[in-house]
Amino acid sequence: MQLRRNTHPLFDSRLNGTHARLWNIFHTLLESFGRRNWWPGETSLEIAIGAILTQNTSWRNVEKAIESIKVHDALRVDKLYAMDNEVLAQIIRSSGCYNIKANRLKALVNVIHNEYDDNMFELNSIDMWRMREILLGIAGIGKETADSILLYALEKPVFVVDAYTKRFLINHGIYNGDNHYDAFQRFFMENLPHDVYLFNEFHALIVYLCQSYCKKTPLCAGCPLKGDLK
DNA sequence: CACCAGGCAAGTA
DNA sequence: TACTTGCATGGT
Repeated sequence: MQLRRNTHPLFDSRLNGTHARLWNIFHTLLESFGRRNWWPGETSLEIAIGAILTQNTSWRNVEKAIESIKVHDALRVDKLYAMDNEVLAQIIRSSGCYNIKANRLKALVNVIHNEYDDNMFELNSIDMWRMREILLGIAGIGKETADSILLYALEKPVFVVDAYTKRFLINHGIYNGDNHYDAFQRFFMENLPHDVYLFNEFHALIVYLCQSYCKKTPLCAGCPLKGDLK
């Protein structure tokens, strides 16, 4: 779908200023950086695995681990289910914290195998907030990982919050509410249309912005948002 | 050499 | 409730 600036049917100029401000920031980022094409990964299972492996870990190290899983022909629920945790840990070694992450991958795979017929995308048919509770019930899946799986693997319209998102909002003086995950998430979801593409692209653009410009100082040289900020 | 990276869970006060 | 710590590789 297209999200044109101020002419899209989901944009409602009668809504509050925060809505318009976020909408304009999104378009400034999109026009500055272009589409990010998230999430890299060919299947919902690969995306979910990446979401767990990238916990506190650079994506470059995760790519190596996923490639290693592919080399072992193990990017399948049945193969992972049958694999010993110690073997899996060595395969994903490059992603760091590999013993913990092997257990976390197995915890996810066990649920898919035992309750969803080895079919990861089967979870797409479940109600979003109920699915979120199921994911949060799996050991090693917290809010950010659960929401990343919901949005990028299962194509559900939930906003993903991470350390970049908080830094972005606070550094630019956009948000001054509670410093809790759910509060940041509500800030986006109460002020934007619930759209999978919009939430996908917006989160990816925030990550790109922070990795490129918004590191330590509030307004870094080259930040494309200066014109949209107070 | 230190510090960080697309977190989470368990422990402490 | 609000911090702190372990997990651990690989890049800067």
